[in-house]
Amino acid sequence: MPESTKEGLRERNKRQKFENIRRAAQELFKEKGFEATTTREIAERAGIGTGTLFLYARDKQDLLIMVYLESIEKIIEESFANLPPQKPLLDRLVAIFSHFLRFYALDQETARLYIQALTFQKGLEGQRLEAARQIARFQQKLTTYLEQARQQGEIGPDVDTEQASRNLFGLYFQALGGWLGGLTDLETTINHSLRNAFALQIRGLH
Amino acid sequence: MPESTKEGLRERNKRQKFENIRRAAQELFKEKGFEATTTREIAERAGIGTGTLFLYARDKQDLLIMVYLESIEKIIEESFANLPPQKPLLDRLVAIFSHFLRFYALDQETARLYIQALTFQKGLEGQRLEAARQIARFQQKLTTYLEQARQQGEIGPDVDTEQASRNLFGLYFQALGGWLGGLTDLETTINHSLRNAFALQIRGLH
DNA sequence: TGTTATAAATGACTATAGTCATAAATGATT
DNA sequence: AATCATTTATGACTATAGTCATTTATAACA
Repeated sequence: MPESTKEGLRERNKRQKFENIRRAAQELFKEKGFEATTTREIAERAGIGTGTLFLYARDKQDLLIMVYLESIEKIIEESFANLPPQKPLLDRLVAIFSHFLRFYALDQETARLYIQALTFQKGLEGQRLEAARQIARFQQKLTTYLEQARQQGEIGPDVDTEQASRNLFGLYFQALGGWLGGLTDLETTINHSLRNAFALQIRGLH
Repeated sequence: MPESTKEGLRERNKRQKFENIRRAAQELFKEKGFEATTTREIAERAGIGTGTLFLYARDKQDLLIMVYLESIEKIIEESFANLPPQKPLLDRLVAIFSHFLRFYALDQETARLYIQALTFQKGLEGQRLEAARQIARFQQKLTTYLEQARQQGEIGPDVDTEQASRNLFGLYFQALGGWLGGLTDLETTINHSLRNAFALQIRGLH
């Protein structure tokens, strides 16, 4: 009957279990790596049965996405902070995206598996849906940022900033892929793969 | 001693087995789909033991790449043929890449798994290496094509055509991902996702 | 409070990819 | 032809992700 405790015990329990699972997964992935960790270990550390785990995560990859969601949220915030307004747009765009690369570099191998878990997947359910929304929010922020840059005359008045945001993200993803595949080191990825791609997008082909 | 029969029986046998495996995999993936097909079935149809299969393919995904290699090779050839020279560069670029999308559309679900098998992978061994080389060849062809376009004055004289080729491929891949994820239908992908992305790359942001 | 309905938890079970010690086939050498 | 060395083939085996019929906990209601 009371408003505050509506759906109390079950909801509370579910939230707690979810957080236990998330923490257990996070710890174990850090300790042993994603592939060496079994779903049983995660269930055990979370204090639940093996079957229960899959009520909270669709599959093992979903657990990885669950773990990354929080960190990525922070990176998104940070990536738009402290940008040098006096520097050219190109530098600022590279700076924005380099936050992600530097974060992924803390554990490149797990990052690879995380990106794999996100891309070219069948459905958008569970944690994958959350992650997709997160990316959409980032792209929205980037669009807004480009809009500002347009006010400064750095971008042409008839440019579709939403499309520009998408293009930049696509080019970033390509650079990311090259780096995760081991083709380039981190600094080369940022200062060449990413920068040259962005530079050409800004410049155009004409 | 004779030159022609050097490394005869073993090499011949290996080639034959490889081709048996490739055909068996191709047939079964078509008949039942990739996921529903077990590696045992493939081995059985190829007339070899289960362990032998993995001497020829690193893993199940490798078998899928093996199957696609041939078809993709054809698409690469076709994609540069019969391009309308009088139409704008944008149209011709869209035409080139649309060949791949239309080919993948013959079996979208398997195509998704194929692209997944190619991207963000650990090592570049076995069939994956072949596929990577194939993509590199395509990008080389695209670079050459852009070089021609530059002769026609459609591309600025100081544009790095190799970088342009990379960028276009990155943008194509993004459109491909959106389509494989079920976000857009085929025609929208070609005429909007891909076209708008390319248009903005050509135009630039200034 | 006792009864019923619904939601959540469980772990034995299934399915299958990939490994590996052993065996067979081929080639080289005498 | 006989022996040895190297390459290739094999299928029993292992490991683990995800399912599902059954049980347990919570909520709703009389």
